[in-house]
Amino acid sequence: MCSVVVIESCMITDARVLQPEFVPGDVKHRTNEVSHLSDTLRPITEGGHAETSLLYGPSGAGKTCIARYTIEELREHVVALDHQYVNCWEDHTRFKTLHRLLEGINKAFDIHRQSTPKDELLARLRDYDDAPYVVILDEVDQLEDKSLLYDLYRISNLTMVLIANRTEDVFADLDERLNSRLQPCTRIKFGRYSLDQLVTILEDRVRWGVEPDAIGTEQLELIADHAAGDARIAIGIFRNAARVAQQNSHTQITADVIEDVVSEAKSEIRQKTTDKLTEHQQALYDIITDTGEISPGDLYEQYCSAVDDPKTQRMVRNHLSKLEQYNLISTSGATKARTYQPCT
DNA sequence: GATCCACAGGAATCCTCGGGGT
DNA sequence: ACCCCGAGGATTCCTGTGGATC
Repeated sequence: MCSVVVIESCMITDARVLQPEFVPGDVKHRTNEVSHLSDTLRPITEGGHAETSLLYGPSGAGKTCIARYTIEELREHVVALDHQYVNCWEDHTRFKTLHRLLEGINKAFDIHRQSTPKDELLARLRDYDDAPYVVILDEVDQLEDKSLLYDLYRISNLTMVLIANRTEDVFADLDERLNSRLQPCTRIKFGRYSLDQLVTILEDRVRWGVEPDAIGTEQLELIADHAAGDARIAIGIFRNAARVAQQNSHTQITADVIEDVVSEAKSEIRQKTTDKLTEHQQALYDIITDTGEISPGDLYEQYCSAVDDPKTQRMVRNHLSKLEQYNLISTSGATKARTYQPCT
């Protein structure tokens, strides 16, 4: 019954393991970071209050994964512990973030955007004291109204785990009182993974996700090399390579297949970001990537002819600063000498 | 060095949308 | 059916900045 063809077409044994959001049962190379974060959160297990922690570092360095992993671990020690993950890019307004946080404790069922008074959401969160509540605020620098952090900070049984690429992005536009509260928080730095570290991370995914001999160390090193320290890219390349190999009924993931999917995998990850852009942000991004480098004046001119209903220059500047925050574009020079370039 | 000018970004205000109350 | 309200996007107005020009 199980012919050779069937076996070959089943190279991938568990596709979930190949997804970027998969949280492994055991983490590699981040034991210091994990224990630092667990130490910070430990008071919760003793009925106390844990201080805010901030995980920062480049994308694909394992921040989100470690935060989720550590909280899962913590849950094994605390019988009653609520937790919630919020991506502040997707839920960037005060309302949406609060709503998501209430969802995490099943208190959001009857909330409607208009009818619910302004502070009702926060009040509900404040009133909740059933169990310690740990919340991960990912991409916290994208939060529009940072004063929400102050409000959350003052809720005694709520513990924040903040995640951002750079600490400056978090603290830059905080007011004095928030700064003095959050500055002393526990900061845990995440560096890029080394090539060897990426290989062992991939080895785990190989073990759990594909047939044992589907890929060799040499090929994993090739993937790691292309990923340049970014685990998300490494896993993306691996996933695409496994998929292509399986589609072509190959028993192994070869170097050729890997080379073929590298750019596709990288643009897939970028695509995930650009998918979140509005029509106007997208138009601006396209112009900047097409030209390679462009002055503000030329950019606005091209933008106006590219879209049907161009927004004002002021609005375009808002969009551009968003694109910069998203690491899609970069700027150089000041005032008249300014130019916009795509990020590499 | 004075002046000009393109530009950035803060603040106030306007506009629109969607849902609830009467 | 109508009005009202709040949120968030968009616009307008404005000030500050730094390169360019003479």
